[in-house]
Amino acid sequence: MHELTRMPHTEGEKQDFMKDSKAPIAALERLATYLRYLNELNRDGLQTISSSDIEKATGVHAAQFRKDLSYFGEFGKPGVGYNVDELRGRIARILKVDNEQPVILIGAGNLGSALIGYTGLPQNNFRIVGVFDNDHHKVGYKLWDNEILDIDTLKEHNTRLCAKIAILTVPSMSAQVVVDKLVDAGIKVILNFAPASIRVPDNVVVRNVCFVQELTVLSYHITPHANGI
Amino acid sequence: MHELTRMPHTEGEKQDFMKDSKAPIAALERLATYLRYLNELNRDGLQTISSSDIEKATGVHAAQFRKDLSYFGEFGKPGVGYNVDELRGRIARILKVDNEQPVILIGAGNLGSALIGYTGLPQNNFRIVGVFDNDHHKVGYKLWDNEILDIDTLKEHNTRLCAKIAILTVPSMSAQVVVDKLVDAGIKVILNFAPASIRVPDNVVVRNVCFVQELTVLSYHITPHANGI
DNA sequence: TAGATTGTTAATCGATTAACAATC
DNA sequence: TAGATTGTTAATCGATTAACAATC
Repeated sequence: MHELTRMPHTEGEKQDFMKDSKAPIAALERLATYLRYLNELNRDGLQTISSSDIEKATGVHAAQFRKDLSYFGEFGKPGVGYNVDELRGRIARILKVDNEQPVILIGAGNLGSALIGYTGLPQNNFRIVGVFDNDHHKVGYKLWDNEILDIDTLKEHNTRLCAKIAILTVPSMSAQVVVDKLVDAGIKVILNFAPASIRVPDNVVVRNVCFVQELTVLSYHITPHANGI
Repeated sequence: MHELTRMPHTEGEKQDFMKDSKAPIAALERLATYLRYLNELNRDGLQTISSSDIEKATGVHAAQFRKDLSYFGEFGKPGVGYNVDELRGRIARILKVDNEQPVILIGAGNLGSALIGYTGLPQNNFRIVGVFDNDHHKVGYKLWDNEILDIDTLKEHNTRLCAKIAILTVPSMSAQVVVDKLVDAGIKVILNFAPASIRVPDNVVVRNVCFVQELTVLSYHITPHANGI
């Protein structure tokens, strides 16, 4: 039962070309942060970068950066630093975003529609290759460029689409039913926007995004009588 | 410079009615989880609940649950458990979601529009009281029930609205400019959907939601040759 | 060579889990 | 009273930071 963002839901998969000794989830999140920064940086044509440059740019401690990389091998030259292009490429490869990843989206509501139209996804090698819904009133219509397909044709379609990643933007009530269908169709990881705990087999990974929870944690941080507008 | 979801960006505020001894952010996230469960539970008219019941329902270790509560006082009766209503009320009060919280949203694009229409917000005491944009083509139009207002009238409007919470759904490029205006208008906490690092004063708290980062971490977890569709 | 910066080991810090006396 | 369950202290675990030998 892999669950909740911060829970230790790592798998034990091995990669021949890397050490991959149980990097913590927090390290992976930071790798994604480094990658985003390196992608921005690329335009400037900078050649090398040091761990303390990374610290300045991202706020992550230089030692932390080097430690995070160390889970996956050696990346830099002592006394010199890291080659920007190489580093970017290798981090992308570790995170498997070096090639385009097919993604399916389930739930063609407001949020689903917004995500389909979000340009940040294709810009980062995530391509939405299929949109599904269980509402027969929606099936057949187009959302942006995607025809909305019947959720019950998911397994069939995915033999062709080969998506391993699913984005789930259905109401909480239907979440578990849909998840079971996703798993059955060969989906390996799920980004869940429904504020519901969903159960999946051990070889499937879930990350939950919950707007209300984010706002609630923020709400806590409002100072008691901060009325000085 | 309070930043990034997992960084220690807690303030040192004190509450007269509670201990408030530096609860970790992770504990606050779990409190929000408990609250969600307790809200669901309420309908069943259950009177008391034990920490091990919580463990069964949420997956959070019973000792962890008790520890999380202990940051804020005593909540249960030894040998008996916790009164559901009381527990719900007190957690809601700690997280300041016991009363309706006014929220403003900046950026009336696809995502902003989806969030405005999301029923989960009002259901959890977050009320969107103002929608702003810097695109003059959008200003004046209505989004759901909200007239889109000019971002430059934000400070003026917020003397009336008194929102402390802002949701930021503008493009990355404009994020920092808008954030400065938010801070100037008295906003204390920001839920940032732009994939950009934003700088705020020490008394303002930011949480970042980044879809691409979530997908990237998931992408990592795809097993190398998991082709068994 | 001298200066810089890596990768890694050790030290520190913080968070989670276990254990148990207190108490309903 | 006996059984159950709390709140808290102590033990464990894991992650972050510091330090430094290796090396470019």
